[in-house]
Amino acid sequence: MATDIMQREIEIDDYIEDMANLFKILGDVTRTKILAVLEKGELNVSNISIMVGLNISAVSHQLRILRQAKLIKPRKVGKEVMYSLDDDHISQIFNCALAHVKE
Amino acid sequence: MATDIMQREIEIDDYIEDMANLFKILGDVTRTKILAVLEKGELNVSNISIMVGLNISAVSHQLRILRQAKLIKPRKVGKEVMYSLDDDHISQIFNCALAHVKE
DNA sequence: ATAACACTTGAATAATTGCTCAAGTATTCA
DNA sequence: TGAATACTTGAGCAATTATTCAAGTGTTAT
Repeated sequence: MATDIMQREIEIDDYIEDMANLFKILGDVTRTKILAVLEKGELNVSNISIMVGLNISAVSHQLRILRQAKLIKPRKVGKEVMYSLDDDHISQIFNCALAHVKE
Repeated sequence: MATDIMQREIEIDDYIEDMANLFKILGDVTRTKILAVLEKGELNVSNISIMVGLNISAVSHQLRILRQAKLIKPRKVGKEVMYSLDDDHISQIFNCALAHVKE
């Protein structure tokens, strides 16, 4: 229906800045790698570091950004910090993006 | 186990960089605004400029980036250049992102 | 031909950002 | 308590990037 389309346009206008901010966070290879890896399961920082091929400090900095964006959530287990996805939309967004880049 | 972790890395590595690049392009307010207005229909550069509130030069620079990413396509009509979306996935990605930022 | 219009392009600049290094906190274990 | 492990944080640096300005191209009208 036409009203649905109009409603959606208004919503996009309202949230355009938030959307751009989300994309900006996703628009870094390190962060995208981290999310892709966490999509498959919870991981501690050391293992994330191994997976993305960067030292723990660099990874920790990026984890903070992802945490603040509410895309991942930490869980303390002893000395370790286990990270996992905090948002179900990430998988969907990844699928859409994948469909585009794969063509 | 460590071997499982390594196996995952190989899987995601194929498209992760392209995906991050796409997100990087979407991760700018000016470019996101341009795409949002083009989603509603074809527009020339002057009107895009008015819609996003930036001078024509700045907009033209961003249009080039979107063009190179194959997200928009130009159509010459006399002196004007009409731009429109060149990718159906954009709307889908916008919807996914919208769902996230609305919460 | 010349002027006006609609862009595009290149250079310069200011701001942002991702990484490294060094130092810090927190938890476990000897 | 002290050492070791796991991670966080802040400062600094190099690289990237968005915008502006000035000059350029191409098209239309006079």
